[in-house]
Amino acid sequence: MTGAPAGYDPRAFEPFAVTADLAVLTVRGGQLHVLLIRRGQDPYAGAWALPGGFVLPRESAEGAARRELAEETGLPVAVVDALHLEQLRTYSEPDRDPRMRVVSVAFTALVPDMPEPTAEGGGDADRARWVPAGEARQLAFDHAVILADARERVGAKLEYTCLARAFCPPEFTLGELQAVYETVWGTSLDRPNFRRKVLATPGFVEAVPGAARLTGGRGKPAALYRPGPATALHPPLLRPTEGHQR
Amino acid sequence: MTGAPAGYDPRAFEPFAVTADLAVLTVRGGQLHVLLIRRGQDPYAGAWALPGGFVLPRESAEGAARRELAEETGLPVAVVDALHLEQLRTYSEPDRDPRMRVVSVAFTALVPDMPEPTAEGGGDADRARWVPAGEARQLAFDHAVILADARERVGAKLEYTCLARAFCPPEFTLGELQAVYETVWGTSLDRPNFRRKVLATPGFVEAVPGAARLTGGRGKPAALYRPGPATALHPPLLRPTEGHQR
DNA sequence: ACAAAAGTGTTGACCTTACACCCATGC
DNA sequence: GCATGGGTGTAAGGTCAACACTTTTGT
Repeated sequence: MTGAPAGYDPRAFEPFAVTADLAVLTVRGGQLHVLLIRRGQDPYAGAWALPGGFVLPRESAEGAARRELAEETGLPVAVVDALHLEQLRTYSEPDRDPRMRVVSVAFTALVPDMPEPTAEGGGDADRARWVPAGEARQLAFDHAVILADARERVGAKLEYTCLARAFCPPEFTLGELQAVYETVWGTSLDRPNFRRKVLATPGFVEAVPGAARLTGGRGKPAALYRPGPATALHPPLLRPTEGHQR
Repeated sequence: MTGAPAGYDPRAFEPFAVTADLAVLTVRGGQLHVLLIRRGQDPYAGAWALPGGFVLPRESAEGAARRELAEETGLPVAVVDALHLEQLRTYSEPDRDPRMRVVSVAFTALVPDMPEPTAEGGGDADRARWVPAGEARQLAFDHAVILADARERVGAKLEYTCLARAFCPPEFTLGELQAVYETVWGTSLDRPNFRRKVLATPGFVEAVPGAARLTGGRGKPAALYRPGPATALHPPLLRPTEGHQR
């Protein structure tokens, strides 16, 4: 905190703008999807970009992220406030925005599968779309890098945290939870072993007494579970044979 | 990236300042130490703070962190450039700095034990000191929070990355590496098992052929090792009985 | 000889893996 | 009946924690 520029006169030097950008991820039909916005103005007019926007003078970066997410998806503020939001990393390369110096604090948000955000609420919503994460290339600014970082981080965090629950609705089956792991990791897991590992971790999931749901129309109805109080996974649920031999 | 303030006129709105702050950690005599700077001016004049400073207009946050670290410790730029630097998190609460809106991108740097930075190089160095991390309270701004976050992150990363090597000199003994784990985690580990785990992870460490070093004057000389090419630890090296029962 | 630190061996408990098998539902 | 997805059982093999033991140095 030394070397303050020009004696702290707020207007004496070229200012920085600070934005909050979000990689909103969901699992949909066996594919990881990301929420993208079609840009309406230059730079990158017409290109797809991550949702986000400028941090206001009396707002934290996380506050800005939640506000922008609510504005651009039309989701109720109460829903957005309850979302799992996590700071990913800050992107500060001098030329990442051609207009001016913009530092972006990036967040990841994991949400359960939800309807397409078209014309639901806020004014921006009609330009928002869920896109399979693998098909999201050529994004505006450095957003493709942010998205890649988000995918990597989420994949790693599934191993040693209870994060996978954030992709599921309030009540979910173990099959749905397993599908989250398989989709994010791009692998397939042994169902009996997965089930045992999840149930053996105290506080990961709690059974909903008596409840069951048909999944996909066919097959035995599956028991429903709720998120439990645990946040970490000990021992971790490691991906199978991902380069490392065990 | 919507809602651009006032048509992007750089001087039309209250600007943000962006700083890079560092939690520089080292292991010294069985204790985790952090590099602190005595502040010379208000706010918090006379208080201890993490090293850091404003990001310049043509510089990334990481570039600023390295520059500030070199300035404030007097270390050669080549040494600072080679350091393990990792982005921790960005702190953006509106009132974290009483002067103006300051967003801080925090980094952690892990360094091997080195001499006290007094009067060695740059002009700030005489105000810098290594302080045991447990005794660093009452820091300026929200730096106590940043330091706590850094300690937590480093402790977690030791479990599943090769990060511990960053605390060691270029050639080190397995005893020194084990001391890093024990110091950061505040636990003691079984030496035979630790040794086996480290050696069983390909690329974690490489033996330096023929070399050995006396440690502490007494005892059998220990073989020396270099960092290997691996970056991740599969399987992880979990802390013993940290709340979780196995 | 003794203490101290490095390094090796061994054993039983535990966990993971792989796969066989049964259950409930829709068509 | 048969396909589909949920759920249980089990035996082989691997990993890990604990601790006994040997080696090499300084005093």
